[in-house]
Amino acid sequence: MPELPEVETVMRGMAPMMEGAKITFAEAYRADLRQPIPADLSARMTGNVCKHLSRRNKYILMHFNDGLVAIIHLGMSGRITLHEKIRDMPGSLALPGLLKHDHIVWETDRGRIVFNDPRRFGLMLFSDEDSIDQHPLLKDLGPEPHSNRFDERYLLAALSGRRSPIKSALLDQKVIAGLGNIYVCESLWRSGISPRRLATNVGAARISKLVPAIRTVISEAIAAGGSTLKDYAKVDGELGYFQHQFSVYDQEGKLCRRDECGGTIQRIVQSGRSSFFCPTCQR
DNA sequence: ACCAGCTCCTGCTTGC
DNA sequence: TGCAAGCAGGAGCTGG
Repeated sequence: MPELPEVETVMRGMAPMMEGAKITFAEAYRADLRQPIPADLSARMTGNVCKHLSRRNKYILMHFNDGLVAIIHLGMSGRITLHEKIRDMPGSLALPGLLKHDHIVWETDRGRIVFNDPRRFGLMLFSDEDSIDQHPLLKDLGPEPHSNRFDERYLLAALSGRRSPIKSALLDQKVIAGLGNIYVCESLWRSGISPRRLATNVGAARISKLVPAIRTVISEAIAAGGSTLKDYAKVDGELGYFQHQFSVYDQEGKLCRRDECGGTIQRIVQSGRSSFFCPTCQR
């Protein structure tokens, strides 16, 4: 599923239940996802108190009182759902059993959190608060779209010399963190840049449109609760609805929405991934 | 040092 | 209706 807006939505949805909650039960029901699930998951998490949650790139970070940090990535199909404990129900939680592809379960005094991932491209690892920035998965990431580090000067420098199409460059999490196929397509449409243009040839004038376009797309998608195509849902099962605001993604054959453009949205394949764009107004 | 392509996995959609 | 091929939001690895 998930690009930055979806992961941010999931993290925000988890926070009210998780922050300040004591883990009373933690169990993995398979040995690995993309990477092995820590064998000491239950030992290190049970009894631990979650201080707060944060997000870096497409990773959700669970910070615990004792300095433990759990890193969660949802891959393509990962989904986290919350199941609130029913009040006045003594003893164990009154909740249904596990569903297919429920891989990790946490329980707190407030309810149950379940990580479900059919395609198993997700991951869950442990790190430490002291060295979290140096974790191999995090240390080389580019800036967050809304951070001060991400501006026109930075992006121009990051793209200069890159001979790959701008589409591919923006998918590189070392250039900018958090974008995936959907929001790259949308950002390029908003800034009038062809996905086929070589990154190094985007130039300052187009960069000055691209940077705010990326910020706006991401903000609007977060405000809409992310985009639901197939797998993605918020932690309460509700769907995101940014997919109704797509200008180009999955809009092949439709009329370009830009005023007075008149072009037709095309789909091409770039490095094995679909790119959607308007050949008339994206140059 | 790039960069395009392949790969992991399941399941939904499409086309014959 | 049934079946197989194609495709999917990610990203690490390989080999050119």
